[in-house]
Amino acid sequence: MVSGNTLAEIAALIGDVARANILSALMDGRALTASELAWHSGVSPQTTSGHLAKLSEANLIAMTRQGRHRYYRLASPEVAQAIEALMSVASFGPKRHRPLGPKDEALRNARTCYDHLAGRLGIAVADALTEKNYIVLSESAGAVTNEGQRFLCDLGIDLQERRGHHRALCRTCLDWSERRPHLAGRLGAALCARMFELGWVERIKDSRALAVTPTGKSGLEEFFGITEQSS
Amino acid sequence: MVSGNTLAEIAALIGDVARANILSALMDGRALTASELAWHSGVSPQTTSGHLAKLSEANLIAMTRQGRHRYYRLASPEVAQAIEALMSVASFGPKRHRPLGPKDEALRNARTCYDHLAGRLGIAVADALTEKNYIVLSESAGAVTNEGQRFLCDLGIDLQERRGHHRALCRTCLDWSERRPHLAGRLGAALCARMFELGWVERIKDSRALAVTPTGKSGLEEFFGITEQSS
DNA sequence: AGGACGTTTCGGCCGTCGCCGAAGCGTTCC
DNA sequence: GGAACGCTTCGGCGACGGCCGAAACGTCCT
Repeated sequence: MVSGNTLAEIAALIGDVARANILSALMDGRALTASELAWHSGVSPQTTSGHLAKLSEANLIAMTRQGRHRYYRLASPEVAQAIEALMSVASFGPKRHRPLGPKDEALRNARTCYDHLAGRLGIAVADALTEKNYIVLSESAGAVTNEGQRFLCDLGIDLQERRGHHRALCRTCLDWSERRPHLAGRLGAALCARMFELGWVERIKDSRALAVTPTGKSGLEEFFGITEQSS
Repeated sequence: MVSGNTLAEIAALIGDVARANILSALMDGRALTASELAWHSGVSPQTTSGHLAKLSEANLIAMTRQGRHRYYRLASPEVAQAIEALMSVASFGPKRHRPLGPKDEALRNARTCYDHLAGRLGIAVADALTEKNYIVLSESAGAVTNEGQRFLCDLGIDLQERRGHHRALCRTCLDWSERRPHLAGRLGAALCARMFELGWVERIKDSRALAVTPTGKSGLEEFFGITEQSS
């Protein structure tokens, strides 16, 4: 046992169906209790507990106690990024697509990816900001323009760096369903958080999928010029 | 059962020590024969063959026959990115560092990451280009300036898009040893390739590590203002 | 043709790990 | 205090999958 965490060890942790389900469930950035995760994982609470212990041990997830509950969340944006990258690879392949039900359709339409927007909505937002010259996505990268700063400020978005945590302002993240980059980084997180605050989007029960509210619809049209991105 | 299935499958493939060794060996972007990979993987040729079949089946690697040899390579930059992201997560952790030998030190100094430069050299190049305003890395993203275009042209670097393959011009990639972004994308690949052409860097035997040649030393100083980045 | 070499296929062994039932520990509520 | 609840630990079962030896297939060389 020379090295602490090796590539194979980390990948093996993600490479179990139950644990992959757990991590997928945590990909929306929220913290969930052990029981909720047991539900998502598809195995018994005892087994889930074992999985959670292993994931914690390897620092893929972090835990905070709260009364008799234990809340688990992804340990860092890096973990989310690795999982997203794997999902991206996973959805390649010449495999036949499984028939996609309404749930899948909702996911493709709009969802959270760790702490930012993804799916068609995420893409539309990135496109709109680019279109209006608020951000410049030089290929898969991004910077916020001065007009962009103002616009975001008008929207009530604060891009101040959080304590210590050096986190990129504007990253892009390859969308596994759309195969195009959407906005991540502090900007992506702030946009997503603000849309929740404004009541533009709501979580769909038991899912990473999002629903755009009527308020959201008009807001997206007014501020972003996004009319309709649903299927 | 949403996307968890395939996520777990892919991760499980990477999550075996022998296969992880194979993929790591291929991370330098070259194509290797089955026997060479057997050597890297640490298991017998028969077993390696089985692993290679599984990796091919899942489209993580691709194969081309050449005489009685079969050359395997990573199937796509996306695969490389996913592995790099996993490595990044893997090297986190509060675990004690293993004592790093001279080989490890060489890797940290300069190496290839799929098809571009990484390690201290990769970081130094990214820093130098930023310093001289040839590229703008707005946080973790990047664009090439007009002066940059000229500079790269002078160096003999052609950034024309390859056939069909939409690939980002200037991506960044988190360096697992330095914890800072280095240049990836077409730009990173072109820079790396050109340095090989010019004889600035050479591969160290049986390793992803690179050695900077005397020519390279003066070239790096003249064109990039990089004096010494070795330990 | 024969032999060396690179690679794959087959068969069987064995360890690892995921799984659940039962039980234990800590917290909350009545 | 006692009961319900949330979560974890323990023990034992079962199976999936990685491993190698032996052998087959294809290619190249002389």
